[in-house]
Formats: sequence, structure tokens, C-alpha cells
Amino acid sequence: MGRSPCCAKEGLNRGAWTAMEDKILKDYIKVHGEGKWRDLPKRAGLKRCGKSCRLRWLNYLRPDIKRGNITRDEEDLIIRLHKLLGNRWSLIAGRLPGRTDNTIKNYWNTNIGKKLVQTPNRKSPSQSKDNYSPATKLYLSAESRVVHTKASRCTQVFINTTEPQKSQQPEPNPVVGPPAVNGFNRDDLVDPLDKISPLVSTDCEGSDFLIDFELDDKFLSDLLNTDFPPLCDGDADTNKISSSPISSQTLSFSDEMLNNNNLQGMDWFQDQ
DNA sequence: AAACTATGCAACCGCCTATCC
DNA sequence: GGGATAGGCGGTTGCATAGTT
Repeated sequence: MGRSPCCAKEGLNRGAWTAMEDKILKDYIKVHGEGKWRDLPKRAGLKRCGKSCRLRWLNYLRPDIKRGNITRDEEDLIIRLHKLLGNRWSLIAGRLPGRTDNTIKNYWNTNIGKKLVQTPNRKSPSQSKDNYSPATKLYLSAESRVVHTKASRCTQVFINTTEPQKSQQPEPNPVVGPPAVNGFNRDDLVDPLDKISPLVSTDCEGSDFLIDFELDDKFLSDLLNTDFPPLCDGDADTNKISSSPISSQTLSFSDEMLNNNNLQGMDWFQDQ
């Protein structure tokens, strides 16, 4: 036996929501709060599936939803997060206040995703490569290196503000300057993140992006057996984007790792 | 001005996971 | 422990609108 549908299909409205339905749903949630989606339509007097109500609320009616175009900063952040997470839209959306997973998914599919398969002779001037942000250019210029984590929970995201510890630990194999990827200096990817700072509530400058996932009972950082530097000199809490102090370790994806595919030992995480 | 095409986005579908009993 | 259920998620569809011929 399969599971029963969330609602009987007969007699339910489908398709676009009317202003009246929106008002009913808004008013009901204002009074009773979210949740109990299956019962909600009956209680609120809506001829809609509970799932449909939930979706309408989360993607459209919620008061904190940000409307309008995705900014370049947001695009940069989406690209960087997508590079790490793949199509984990809800996780990505969690880093963009006011944006829903649906919005980001749509944006990706209709904008960024298309750029990846774009032929050079497209007519639209808006799709000229000159209009791409540095992060987009870098993404387009480099092979996608999405890490498929199977993460069940994203516990922490940090912007690492520590300067490279040049003086303390001399490099055994010093790298001369940042590597360029297909003509783009990796600094191109650094700048947007600095610009994103207000978006992610950090005053820090720096390029490293840190994230930790819980993978079943383990953390990705545990699986990789990786040592990480201290997040910041001073109070790391000021640099937290989301605070859920669970793990003792935090996985660091530095720009260098991202740009050079230097994710040692992560083969089994990556696409076949 | 009409027909056609491309684009953007809201909404739906089906699967998965967490939770409850 | 296992089945049932609710909620969440990602993929896909379909429609309205904008742009092009």
C-alpha cells in the first residue's frame, strides 16, 4: 500500500491563487500560526491541498519574503554556495535572508544554469559575458566541482577572516601568487565575498569560506580528518552566519581548494 | 498588428525523512 | 521495530508576459 495522498483531490482548487484565498490563508496563519498543514485548509475554509497552502505561504505570502531582482552580491553568494552544495536549494536559501528555495532554484535554472550551457552566439545583450559578476565568470570558466555531501544538516557557515599565517609557518612549497583560472585571477572571486559582507552580517575581510555539515552521525570535517585553523583572531561569534554550536571542528573550503580542486580525500564525495 | 518564440516564475508532483503511535 | 503520517525538498510543468520576426 502506498501512502495516502495528503488530501482528496476532488473539489479542490488548483492553479493560481486568488487574492481572496491569499487573504484567507494569511489571516488564518496570523491567528493560528504555521503548521498542521493538512488540517489547515479545512479549518481556514480553503478548497486547497494542505501542501499547496504550505507552499503558497512559504514561497509567496510570508511577510519576510524579499521581492525584486537578485542582486549581484546575492548571485555571487548563490554561485559560491552552489559550488559547495549543489542543488541544495533550501540550504542555499538559508544563507540568503528573504529568498526562498524556489526563488533561488528558479533563478539558477533561468539565469546561471543557462549560462553554463550557453552557446557563444546568443543574441541577448543582457547575457553578454561582460555582465557576469567575477564569481560567475570564474564559475563559467572552471569546471564545476560540486561536492555532493549527502549532508543532513548544515550546522555552521563562517567567513574566515584570518590572514594567511605567513610568518608563523613558512611554506615548504611556496606558491607564487594566486593561480589564475582561464584568465581570471582568483582575486576576482574574493572581492565579491567582501562585498557580500553586509549580507552575511560580518565585518570581516577575507576570502575563506567555511562550512560544516553533519553527515549522518559524523561531520564532514571528521570524515576528512582535516585540521582547521582558528576561525578568527578574537571573537569568532561575531563572524558566524548561523550559530548552532554543535561541532568541534569546522570544514574549510578555501578559495584555493575550490579553485584548484584541492579537496584531498574527497573523491568519494564527488560526482562519478 | 499578428504570430511566434523565449523567458520568468508560481505551482504541482513525487520522493524522502522525521516523528508519532 | 515497524507502519502511518506530516512536513520538507528538488525536479518539473504550465501559464502569463515580454520580446522578436
